[in-house]
Amino acid sequence: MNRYDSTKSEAKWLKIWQKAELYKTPDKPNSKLYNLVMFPYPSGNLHLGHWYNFAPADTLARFSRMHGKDILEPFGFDSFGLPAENAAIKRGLMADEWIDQNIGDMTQQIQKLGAMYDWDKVLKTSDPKYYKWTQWIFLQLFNADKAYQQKGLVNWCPNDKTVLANEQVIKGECDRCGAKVERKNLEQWYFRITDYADRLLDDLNSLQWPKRIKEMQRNWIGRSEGALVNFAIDGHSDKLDVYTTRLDTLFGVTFMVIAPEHPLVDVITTSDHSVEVNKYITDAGAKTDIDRMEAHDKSGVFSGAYVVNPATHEQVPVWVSDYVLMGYGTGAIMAVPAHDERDYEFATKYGLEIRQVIGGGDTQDSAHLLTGELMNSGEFNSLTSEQAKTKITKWLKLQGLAQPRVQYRLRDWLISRQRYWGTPIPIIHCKDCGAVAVPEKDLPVILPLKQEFGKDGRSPLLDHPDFNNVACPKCGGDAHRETDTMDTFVDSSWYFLRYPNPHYTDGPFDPVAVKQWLPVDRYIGGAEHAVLHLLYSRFITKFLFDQGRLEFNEPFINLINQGMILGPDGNKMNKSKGNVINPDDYVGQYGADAVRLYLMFMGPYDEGGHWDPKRFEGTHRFINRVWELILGPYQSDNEDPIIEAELSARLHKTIKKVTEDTQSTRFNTAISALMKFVNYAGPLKLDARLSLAQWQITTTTLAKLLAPFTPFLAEEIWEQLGNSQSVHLQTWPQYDPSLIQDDLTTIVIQINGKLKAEFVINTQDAHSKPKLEAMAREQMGEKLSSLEIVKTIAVPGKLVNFVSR
RNA sequence: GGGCGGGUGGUGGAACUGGUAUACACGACGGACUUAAAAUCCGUUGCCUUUCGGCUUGCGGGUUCAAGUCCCGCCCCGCCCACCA
Repeated sequence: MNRYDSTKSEAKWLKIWQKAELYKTPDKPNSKLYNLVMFPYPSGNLHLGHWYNFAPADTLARFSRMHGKDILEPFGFDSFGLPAENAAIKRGLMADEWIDQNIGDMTQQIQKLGAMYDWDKVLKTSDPKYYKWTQWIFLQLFNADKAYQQKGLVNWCPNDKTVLANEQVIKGECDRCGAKVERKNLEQWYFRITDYADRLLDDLNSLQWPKRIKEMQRNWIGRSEGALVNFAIDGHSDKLDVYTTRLDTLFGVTFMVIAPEHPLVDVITTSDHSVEVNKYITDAGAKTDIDRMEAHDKSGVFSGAYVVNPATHEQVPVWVSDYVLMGYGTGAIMAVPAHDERDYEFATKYGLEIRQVIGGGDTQDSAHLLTGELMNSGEFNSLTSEQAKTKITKWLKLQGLAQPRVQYRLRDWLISRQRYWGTPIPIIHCKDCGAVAVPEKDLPVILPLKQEFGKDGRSPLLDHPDFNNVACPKCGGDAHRETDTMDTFVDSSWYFLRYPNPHYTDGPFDPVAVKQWLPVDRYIGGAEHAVLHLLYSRFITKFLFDQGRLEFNEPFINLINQGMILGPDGNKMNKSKGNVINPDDYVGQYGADAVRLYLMFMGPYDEGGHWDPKRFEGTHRFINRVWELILGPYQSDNEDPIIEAELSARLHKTIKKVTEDTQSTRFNTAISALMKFVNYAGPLKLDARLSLAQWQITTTTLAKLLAPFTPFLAEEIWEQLGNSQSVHLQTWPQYDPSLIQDDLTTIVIQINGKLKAEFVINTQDAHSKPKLEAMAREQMGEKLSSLEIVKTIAVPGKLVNFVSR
């Protein structure tokens, strides 16, 4: 017998499967299951991380298929975005050529995995047939007043030369290139995702998602309940509004702080302070966000203005400081140094009063942050913080000085980008009519493919007269197109709706096919999209639901997060560290099945791990051992029903374990159960005591159990066993509970909880405590008589514990 | 600072509702086969101890007949968020 030749076998089955259309999506699913992975960016080469996402996802799809599910398992490319544009600038190529080349290369690579992807359903977001509908969705938002243009402070990446959404700024740095993000005052396009904040928050409860992802979204949405309070500014008609969640500390307000960008700064600053204040504002404006964060020391200047504390009627000074953020709340705060760390630090530095109004702690060395009983608060003294919050809000409300308010950290989604390679925003700017939607019949607004980049990567769209100069759709007058393109996260916020029928031309998605397949039953991908793609997709789905276009308002019912796959040195794979593993090297030598199996065997799927080439050998050996076991020489001349029964019991236990573990994505233990069984069956087979019938049941069952984990190997074995129909069309084996019952049970004997001995008993007797105790006493014999036994505990089916003094 | 995970042999990791800790795999060591090596196969492998035996799930307490698992207090690591009022 030859050894298993993965290269030959995998190439052979890829051809046969394709020809037989084995993985074609059923047209009319009875019991549907939409099994989806997050589509990749076509960067040019497939990464081991992609495999770690795709391979186990495909195993789950195969597993479900064998359970009778009709599967939709599509694949595609998120093909707009900066790398293509940068490659085009650098190499003088066309962006779309670069993309198509990469898609070709990656498709070849990904096909080797042998996943059940239906290649008739491939889509790419940079295809005009696709982005036509991204534009169409934009227009629906625009018409519903959920897309709008506004001038304001935005995050600007000086390296990528574009604005970024808040979600794309990580610790003050550009998510993509790591450059320090600057603040600019620009007119940009936004989607009103904040209108959906409550629903995005509440509906998380209904989703079967990992806890940590839900928590991340909750934190990102950042709902808080408090009140808006109006402070009268001394000598002005304007009020200074602040947002607070601690109205119970109102009597402790000893100063106010407003952000340098606050519009009232100019109004209230007194002439004797204007020089200082202006200088401070200029300095703050020059700082990047990250500079501001790194300046541990708080700084600020007094504006010269005072407001009146409505509780104490005292005048409190207004300071200007950049520790107050313009983007959250009202851009101004009431400072309570006794009970807020930041205010405490500021007050200490500038010698401002610290007045304690909550008991149960002191404010000698630091702020007292806990809630408690009020003090120094007039008629509200001795109320608890909770009671006081309600009462003080009510009291101020009666005077027209406060309203309860819910505040979110989530901001509207900034979707315009000053880049070329993206979906054009379908808007025409007319000097008379303003921003006008491109009529639906004129979609798509085609992105010109012939590009000449200007100096410094200036977008070709800006210098493209044919694209730029158009007639206003409303008045016919001279107008120009919007030259910004959309954030690529808009492209990916709805792609899963198009997969069921990506060739549909009458709308973004085929309503019939969507009804058949959506929502996504199982979505598998990395945690890096927790507040990006996953939040945006939920928002777009809810919007389309509200528009009556969808019958569900959550796109992904069940989310599975894989962990991160690291290099052999335990670090994140990185070209500069030289620890990048190219899956092709291993696939070529050992086969796709071996790589797939190792990735799943390595450890818990949600924890990831590092690629260890040595350990990888183990799964490769296992594949060879399976081949040898099933197809190696077999003979039987001494059949033994007892041995056969034992084999049968082991087999059914293995079915149970593999089934349950795979269902709950514990692939590593499922595979270890398979290994254990193969280790057990190997020597047994050579014993020659198994009938051919029994052995055939074993081998066919094992081939089926292996099918989702090693699809090529299982198919090859299946054929060698004489079957003509694919193993992947077989039904998953069922275990027989009666066969799993053992006749004998091992009972452990403990003395004071420590293992001393064990004995074997008939299973039906193992549940009788007296019998267990008697057997244990007999077994221990004299050893017990020397001890003073004060208590005996018998646990049915488990153990007997003698407690001695 | 906040949130969420973790801490088990030389290594990756098993252990169901408290009930035989270290499954499975890697590595290491010994052996078989071979002129030799690779591959393969067999055996040993938590630690201490010559034996008897004792000890062991980050540390310290507690509950229990029995704790990796439950409770209290600490230490350490990873990820995410972070001047959010």
